[in-house]
Amino acid sequence: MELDQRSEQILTTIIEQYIQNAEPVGSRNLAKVVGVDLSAATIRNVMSDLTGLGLIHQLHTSAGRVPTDVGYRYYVDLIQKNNKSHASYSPKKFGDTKKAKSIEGILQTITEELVQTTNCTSVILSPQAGKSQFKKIDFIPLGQTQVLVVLVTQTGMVKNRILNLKHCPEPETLEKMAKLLQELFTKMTFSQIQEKLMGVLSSEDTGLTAQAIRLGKKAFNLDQENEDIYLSGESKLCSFPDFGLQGELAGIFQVLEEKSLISGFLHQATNGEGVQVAIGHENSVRELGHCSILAMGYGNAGIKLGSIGVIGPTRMNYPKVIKALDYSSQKLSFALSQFLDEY
Amino acid sequence: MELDQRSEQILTTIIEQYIQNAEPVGSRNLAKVVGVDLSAATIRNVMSDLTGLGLIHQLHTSAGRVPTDVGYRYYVDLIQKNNKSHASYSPKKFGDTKKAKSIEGILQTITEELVQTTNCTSVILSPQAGKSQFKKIDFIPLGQTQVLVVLVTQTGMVKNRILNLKHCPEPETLEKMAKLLQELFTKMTFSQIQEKLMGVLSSEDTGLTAQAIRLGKKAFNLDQENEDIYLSGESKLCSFPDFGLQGELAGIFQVLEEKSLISGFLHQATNGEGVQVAIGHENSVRELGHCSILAMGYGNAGIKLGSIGVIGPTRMNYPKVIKALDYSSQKLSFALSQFLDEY
DNA sequence: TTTAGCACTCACTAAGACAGAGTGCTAACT
DNA sequence: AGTTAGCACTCTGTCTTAGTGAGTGCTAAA
Repeated sequence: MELDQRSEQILTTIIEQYIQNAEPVGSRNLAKVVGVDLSAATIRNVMSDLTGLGLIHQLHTSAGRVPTDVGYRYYVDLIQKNNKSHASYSPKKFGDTKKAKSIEGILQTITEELVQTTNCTSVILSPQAGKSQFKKIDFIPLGQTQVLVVLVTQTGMVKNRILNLKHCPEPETLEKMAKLLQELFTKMTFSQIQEKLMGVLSSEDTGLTAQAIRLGKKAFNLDQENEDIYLSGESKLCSFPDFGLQGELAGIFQVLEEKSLISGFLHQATNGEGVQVAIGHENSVRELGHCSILAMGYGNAGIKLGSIGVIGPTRMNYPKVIKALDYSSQKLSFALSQFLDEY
Repeated sequence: MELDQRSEQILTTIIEQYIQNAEPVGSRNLAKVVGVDLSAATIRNVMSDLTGLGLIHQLHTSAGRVPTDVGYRYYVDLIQKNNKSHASYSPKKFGDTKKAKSIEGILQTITEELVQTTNCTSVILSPQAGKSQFKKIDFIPLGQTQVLVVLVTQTGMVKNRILNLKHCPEPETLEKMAKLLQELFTKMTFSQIQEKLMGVLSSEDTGLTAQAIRLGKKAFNLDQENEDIYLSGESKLCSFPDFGLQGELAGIFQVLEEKSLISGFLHQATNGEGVQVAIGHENSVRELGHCSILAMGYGNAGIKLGSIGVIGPTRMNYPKVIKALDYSSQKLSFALSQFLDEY
């Protein structure tokens, strides 16, 4: 859909006014806004056209116009088209990200910052183990039948899991096996490792290598199920008048608790280019019909590790949020790479 | 404060009616409730007394009565007095808690269950490392200047932290140091270990023991700051009509995000006996003026590890919640001990 | 001590009137 | 042909008024 420049300007002005005041905007008020030098009557004509195109609609005959999801979509596409001159922030701007002691700390700081600047709830898909590179494995015997597996990624994430075995090998054997797996898989991603391990048939061979591979199969089997999705700034969602009615908020929170429902979008954002946006009913979940989710991947140059996003009412300040997300994503990527460099 | 039996019955009936219907209860309706065989007029007299005592109050001259925080307090104390015949659940009732793979899994399952039965938000202070017993330490060298410390507690919790050193000792040295610390501290709680380590002066001695102790000081220094408090079922809070007005919900969520504000209460519950209750403005935080928090400690016979609680509107079903908490706490304690036994 | 009766208070609701904002249409203007 | 001014119309929100119902407190009788 293509609009002439004037219609486009009026549409964006309507949207921006509505975002600001949360009230339907009428032709007369619109005429008063600086930058719109047309009479109310002319504006009415244009508005009528826009309504016909489904970009805005009115609640009652004598009410002002409100943007539809389609309208927002047009608006956001416009922003992103004009925004192509992608701003790359110089590391200096990020301040001292060095202090961070852990990945979790970095994630938390950055999401809190994002919440603060966007005034929305923020969400993060934390670095996906599957996508990150293997750095180190270690086995710690805990008893007769249990071994603690410690996996470290190149990005400094540590994963623990306890394995139940029929019989726990000797410490020396464990150490040898760890070394073996280490040499075999260094710098590969966990997904690659899993694939490779799947390929090897499980023999009954009792040789050290065979034994190591059998153990490796268990150890590297990261459960995809419970993905690490964290929310922060939930309180922000409560402040918007947009979700006033009858437990709509409750529905939204239910969806957010059931994290699997937004995980799809976050994964898509991880792999996609730039900021991904889902507006209102574009969301696959009905409960989020009045929400928009924006997310953007982060990670080192080549490998995208996860994504960071923002959830708020459809009536949110898109330009601001998109900028903030872009910034946060770059900052996060930088902080992670710096964290990595220290190794 | 002591009430005669009739006043007490009327008070509890008022409270129970109010909890059920969320509407002020008047004398006439109260007279109709089964179990109250008095005329409305008599009830009015009693209500007048109760109002005088500050146990109930009325919003307007011609409105029914609503319990005050003091009234709820009386009610809850009564419940807990009658409840002294503390129910101990037989392990069989808990079903198969064996399947759980991790402590986190156990916590999550049980809190979700608690959310479901109480219809409130639930909160958990996860097993406090400081209070649990040390089982195993291991050092994994990550590079020239970094060592990953892995700490395992008797309860099966695993803690990781990365230490930055001027120079990372040789793997063999690290192993020896781990063995040394292991022997020194096995079965002590982390708090005890920290205390003990504090007592030892840091000498410049380059002997293995001295070196191990220096490393130990860093390794065992669990940061108390970021305590592990997890919420679940936040959506439940959104459904109550009790927090209708102007961002009260937002305030509550802000408090819950700033977990430190409820941590005090949870610690108190950890150490206290039975279910601890904070009603309405008894809470130290103003934002929770219309909320009640209930919590109860859990842990092995001797050692209390943490606490599990429930947050909801002041107008909540106390008897039900108290029972549910008692049950959940016992179930959790059992599941944890079982998890531990497997070692 | 309990109860019935009565007068009074006050919130909530419905109905009507009115103001305000907004629209669409038509005719005049550039 | 595009733009603007004017006008009639629609509809919501608010204000007022009146009426209803629930609830109370007080008094007097049982």
